[in-house]
Amino acid sequence: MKEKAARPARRTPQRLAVLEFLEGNTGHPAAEDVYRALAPRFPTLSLSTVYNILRALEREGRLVELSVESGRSRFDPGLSPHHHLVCLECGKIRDVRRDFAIALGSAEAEGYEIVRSQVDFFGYCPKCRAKR
Amino acid sequence: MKEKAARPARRTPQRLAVLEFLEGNTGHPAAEDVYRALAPRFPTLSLSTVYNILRALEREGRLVELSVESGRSRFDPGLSPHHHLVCLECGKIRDVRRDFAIALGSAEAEGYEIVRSQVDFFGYCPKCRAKR
DNA sequence: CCTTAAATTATAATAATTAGTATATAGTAG
DNA sequence: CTACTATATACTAATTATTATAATTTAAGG
Repeated sequence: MKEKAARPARRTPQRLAVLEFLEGNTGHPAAEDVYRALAPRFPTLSLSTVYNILRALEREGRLVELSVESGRSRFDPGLSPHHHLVCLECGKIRDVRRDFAIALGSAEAEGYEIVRSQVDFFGYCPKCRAKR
Repeated sequence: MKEKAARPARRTPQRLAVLEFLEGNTGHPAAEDVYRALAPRFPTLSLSTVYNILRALEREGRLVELSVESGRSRFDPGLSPHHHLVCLECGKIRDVRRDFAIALGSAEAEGYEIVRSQVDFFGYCPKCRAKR
């Protein structure tokens, strides 16, 4: 019998464009940012398509959704593991590349299957510190 | 000269009720949850009051806003420092009480004044694992 | 009590995201 | 190369969370 074909992830221009835009992008763009960046080249592109694509890429494990800002999601191609430094005032995020070697013992994990961990540092960026 | 009176944080019934509800609450409720929990006892309570109170408590440092779920914020009375175990499927959050002793060197901090750090572990809870 | 600043409420506005649906197209079998 | 089919896109409208506004009420202090 024929194996059920493992859906091959269709390669559409929009999808490729989103991937290309995210490639190496450390700006942690929100869906709207992705949309605005690509709209000139794809006049018919719609915001909900961007959302679809981002969700699809997330399911494929090619990016990570950051919910570090209240109200909207930012997306991170997160190829290599890294952590974040978040400004509580303006929301700016900087990457922190360092391995903290944190892990939970199986008792602490309470039966969860852990996929990844993430350290976020919250504080005030130099610019916002100056304004106080 | 007279010191500017440091506003005494008015003790209203609504505020006390929210505090009482959050006291020792590890359920990480969203604003709506707080509202629904108190509505029976406070028929005139409005959702925007809940938001006001939550934001006020946050400014006072009595709770922390978690942006771990996309779309809405959860609130955590976070009295003692702890971390989170988040189910990617159902969004359930469990507390992890352990000190990971993570800190950034001043070079890594890039001028940020760091206020707190937070480790989030993402994965699948036992219930959601069973469904796969 | 009386005053007053602050909190609450109701309502409306905004912003982010999701849903529904008709059309288009990538991947693939023939 | 052509047709087929599932999936992706695009348009629109709906939902959901949150914030803003303005009018009313109320806690706290004199």
